[in-house]
Amino acid sequence: MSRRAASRTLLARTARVRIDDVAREAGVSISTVSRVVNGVANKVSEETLERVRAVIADMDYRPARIGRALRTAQTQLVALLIPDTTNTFYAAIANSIESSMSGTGHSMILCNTGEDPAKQDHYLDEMEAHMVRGIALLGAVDSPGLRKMARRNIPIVFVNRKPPPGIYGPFVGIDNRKAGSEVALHFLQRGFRPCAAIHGPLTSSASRERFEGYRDALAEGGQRLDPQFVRGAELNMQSGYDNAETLLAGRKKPRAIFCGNDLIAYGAFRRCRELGLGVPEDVALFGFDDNPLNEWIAPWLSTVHVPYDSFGSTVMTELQRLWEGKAPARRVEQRLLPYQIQLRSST
Amino acid sequence: MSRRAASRTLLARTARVRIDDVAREAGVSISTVSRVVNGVANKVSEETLERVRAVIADMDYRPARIGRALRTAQTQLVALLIPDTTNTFYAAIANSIESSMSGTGHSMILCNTGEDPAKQDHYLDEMEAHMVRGIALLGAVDSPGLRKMARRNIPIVFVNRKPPPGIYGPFVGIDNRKAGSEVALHFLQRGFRPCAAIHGPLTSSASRERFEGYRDALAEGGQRLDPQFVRGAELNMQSGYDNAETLLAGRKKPRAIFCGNDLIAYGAFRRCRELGLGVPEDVALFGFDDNPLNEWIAPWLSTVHVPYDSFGSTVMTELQRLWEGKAPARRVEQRLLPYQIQLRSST
DNA sequence: CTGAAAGCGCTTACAG
DNA sequence: CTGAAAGCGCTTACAG
Repeated sequence: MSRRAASRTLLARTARVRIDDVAREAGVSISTVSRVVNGVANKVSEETLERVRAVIADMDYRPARIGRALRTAQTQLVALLIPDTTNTFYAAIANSIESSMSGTGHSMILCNTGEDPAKQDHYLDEMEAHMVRGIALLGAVDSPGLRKMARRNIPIVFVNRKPPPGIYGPFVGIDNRKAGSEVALHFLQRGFRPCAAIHGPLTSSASRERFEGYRDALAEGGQRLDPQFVRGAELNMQSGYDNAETLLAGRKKPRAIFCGNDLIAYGAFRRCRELGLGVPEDVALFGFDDNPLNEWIAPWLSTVHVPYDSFGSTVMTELQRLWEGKAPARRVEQRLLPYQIQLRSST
Repeated sequence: MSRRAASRTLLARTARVRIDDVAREAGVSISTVSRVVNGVANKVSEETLERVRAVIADMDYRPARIGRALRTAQTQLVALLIPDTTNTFYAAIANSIESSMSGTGHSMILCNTGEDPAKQDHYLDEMEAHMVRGIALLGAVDSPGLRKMARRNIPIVFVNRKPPPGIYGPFVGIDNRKAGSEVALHFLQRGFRPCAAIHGPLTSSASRERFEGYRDALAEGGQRLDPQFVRGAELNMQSGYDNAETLLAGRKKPRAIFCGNDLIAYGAFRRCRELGLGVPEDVALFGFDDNPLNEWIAPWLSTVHVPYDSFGSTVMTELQRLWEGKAPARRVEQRLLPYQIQLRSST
């Protein structure tokens, strides 16, 4: 037993076991240990293989990824930038990505951008410094750092929201425009009039396309949106509440409201209740995303179900493609996942 | 201009700028560049300092953390293990920790344990391989790997749930026992009888202490809990629903139900509604955590407000203490944060 | 089949 | 004030 190994037995808290500890203990070179660890086993004799494996198990050796990373210029880290962890819909996407990732030996660094370009840039810088192998950018906002990043070698997959104009990379999400139009068709079919919209920030492709699809389909169905019935909100409940308040303050009230996401719909719902307006008798509400909590906490909300659970595997597939150099350089390749119109009692 | 620098101008996608690129460009050694980067500036002349800084800015150099980490045996990574990201309460804690952390130059690796000891162990192993500087363990479960980890050098802070018996480390959370007893006092004061409980897994210190505090205070107030009115649930809505179903199936129904967390209360609430039972007229419900969504989505739920927003700074303080070697080795040092009893219409 | 050696991107005593 | 050199924990051509 080496001195190091001996001291491990004595000390309460032990130093990290390194590759040369294993090598010494097994009586081989570190090259051989490395080969065993990395499964280049056909280059190692059966006998040696077993002995080294035994020592590895015995000493509970776990190769420091950092050493390998430095040598191979390749970490096993993937960053997920997310606008708001407390939005359960985003959290569910994060969940899905994390579980797809852990299966491939990667670990996820989580960064909260809060929809703030400066924070997004800060984290993009940080992630570059950490030499992450790839970035999943959920809810990208336009920023100088993002444009700079596009010129570097770090693969980025855009999730739920397309890259800003002039930036290229695979996109994983749904056909928001089409989904928006289906909400309009539903309203038309029900004969709701006049219709209104509380949409999300139009700088977000998801919010913009949802709204445009809705607006255009409504117009095609013979109902042009009254500008006073169109409001832009942030993607949270407070903003939904505030904008519903304005929308419902006048004498002429909308009969149905398209909401940019479920959180906005929750806020609008609350305001309706406060005003004594029945949903859907007086005002119909339609959400977007199908927040996983809906089933329990808003089982009344008609919404567009975005398949958050299947985002993870698609994001990983796209990252793999980028790593293998298979993705086209200057295109936004779209991986559109199927959504579902979820009709419940709010319409 | 060096060849490398020249080629950077030409290529669309550029290789990483390294310390020796900067050194060459600035006409100094890499030692000097390192000193400038690390602010050992009093050892560098004003003139050199400025020149190097200019080159760094110009080349947009960001030191690879991995190089520094290998040399100093110190990464800037902290792992957060979390039972369930889609529980908004946990997500809010993650949020708080992440934002406290990013201020100190650390990045957070997020791992989903799903309350599964095997997954927890898998991630503990991974995090050791990543040489994380510390671990925040939200909702620890007992596991062989956790016990092994306790013998190593990686600082662990236990969040919301205390370490299993025999494992030591700082704990950040609330006084769950006291909070549980306050729920009982409230029920007693309202004259609710008989009282019931749907508690979380008793292997979790938080769940256990909440329940025991409630049970004991109830007994002290002259009301011993009827065993048939005590049910153990998982910390989610489905389980809350299922257990409420059982609890409310018999002829003799509880007048008030203590729920191990808000999710359980949501599930119980739904079952009450389905049975046509009024809350609180027929059944009173009390939750735990005060999920950030409550204000919007369950404004009726009386609950214990756990100050999730202030977890982050306390967790970071404890990690700092561990890094500075100030924490006692074999004690569970408790950092108890103030909670608040949030009375709303469900009681 | 195996080992000695170079090198990944940094930091930091040491010498000047 | 500055630089040459060693070394952090690995991998991998190269030589034997």
